[in-house]
Amino acid sequence: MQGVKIVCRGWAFAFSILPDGRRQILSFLLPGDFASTAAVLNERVGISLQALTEVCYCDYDRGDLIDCVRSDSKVFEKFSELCNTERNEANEMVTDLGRRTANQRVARLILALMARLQERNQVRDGSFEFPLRQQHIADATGLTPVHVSRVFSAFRQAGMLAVKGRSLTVQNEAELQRISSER
Amino acid sequence: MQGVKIVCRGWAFAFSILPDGRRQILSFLLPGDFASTAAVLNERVGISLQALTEVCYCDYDRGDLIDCVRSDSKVFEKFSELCNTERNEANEMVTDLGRRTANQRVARLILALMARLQERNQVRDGSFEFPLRQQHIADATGLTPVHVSRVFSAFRQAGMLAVKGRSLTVQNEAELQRISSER
DNA sequence: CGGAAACTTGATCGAATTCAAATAAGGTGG
DNA sequence: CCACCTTATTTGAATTCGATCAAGTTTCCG
Repeated sequence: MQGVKIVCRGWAFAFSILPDGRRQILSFLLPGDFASTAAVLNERVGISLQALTEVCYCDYDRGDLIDCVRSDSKVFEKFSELCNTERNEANEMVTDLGRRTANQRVARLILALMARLQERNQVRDGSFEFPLRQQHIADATGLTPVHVSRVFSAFRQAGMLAVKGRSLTVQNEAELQRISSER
Repeated sequence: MQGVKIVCRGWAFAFSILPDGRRQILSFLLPGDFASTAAVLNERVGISLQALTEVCYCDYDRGDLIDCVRSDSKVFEKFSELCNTERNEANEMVTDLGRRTANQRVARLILALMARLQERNQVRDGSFEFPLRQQHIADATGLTPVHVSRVFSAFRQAGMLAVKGRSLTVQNEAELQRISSER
């Protein structure tokens, strides 16, 4: 029987795949994330997972986790919080894809990832590990890789961010924020 | 303290609102639906609810529900299933908005609603109550009302569906299915 | 050094938006 | 039941954002 996985180190992502082979990335998994909270509650999930970097994960027995969640109210509370966060992220994603421009989607993705890494103390002077290829960004934002390249070029040229190897530096967070939330 | 609501009769929808006032509909609530399972787990949810028709709902105490979910393993199982369904729907929505055309999004929305109503035995010969304005469809599919009108016109003209008053009839489900899943 | 994958850039195309106006549908008070 | 008013829907024309197509470049590695 399949257990529930929690990422300890490295990046991964969850995605769904379309009949024609294109894919939609549903979420990125950073160290400490459940490989979907849904996996705890239900054995079968209709999505696929893929590693972005070398990943180290822990594998727990689903039954044990459920017992743990049900018996300890502190754990239940924490787990609920986690579900809620995931849910909010999904809602944010729907709103981004439904109602925001390419620039906004890319800006928001970068800021969201930075915020999550910040919580994990993995950002130094606006710089953080960034193992995504532009294809991944395209699949997460519902754009084409070509257009992602153009957006990145524009952001770079405007001095908002810089990419070097597998690391990204946000040079002008305020401006990215502004773009994210302009109407 | 705010309780958890379950729709007994009528339609409602959950949505988020953008700084400029546009909105993104996140889900439709049909009779029997929780007003978001998330509301059970966490008191605060960052989304708004609005009724589409006259709605009748039951209001439960959150603490009671949590106790019930935690103490009874059958209930826990059912609740987990519900969370999972919601989650899958959100994922489907992300995929639709990120990767599918206007025609596909509209076709899929109609089919998804029909399927949910079918489970509730509220479809007769392809016809069912349909209280949505085109604005709602637009807000759910990330389109403009104008474009929704065009898509509907095309579907109607192709004999796939018919709208009369607050009721919709799917006349050619197979064709809608085909459009939904064409590459 | 060579080859493959990733990224960039330009030109063109197309789906959906925007703007604007006309028509239809619904609901209300007389 | 009808005239009137408001809210929805339809339709057309012009525009725009992002996609697609097609070469280049760069980067990364063995």
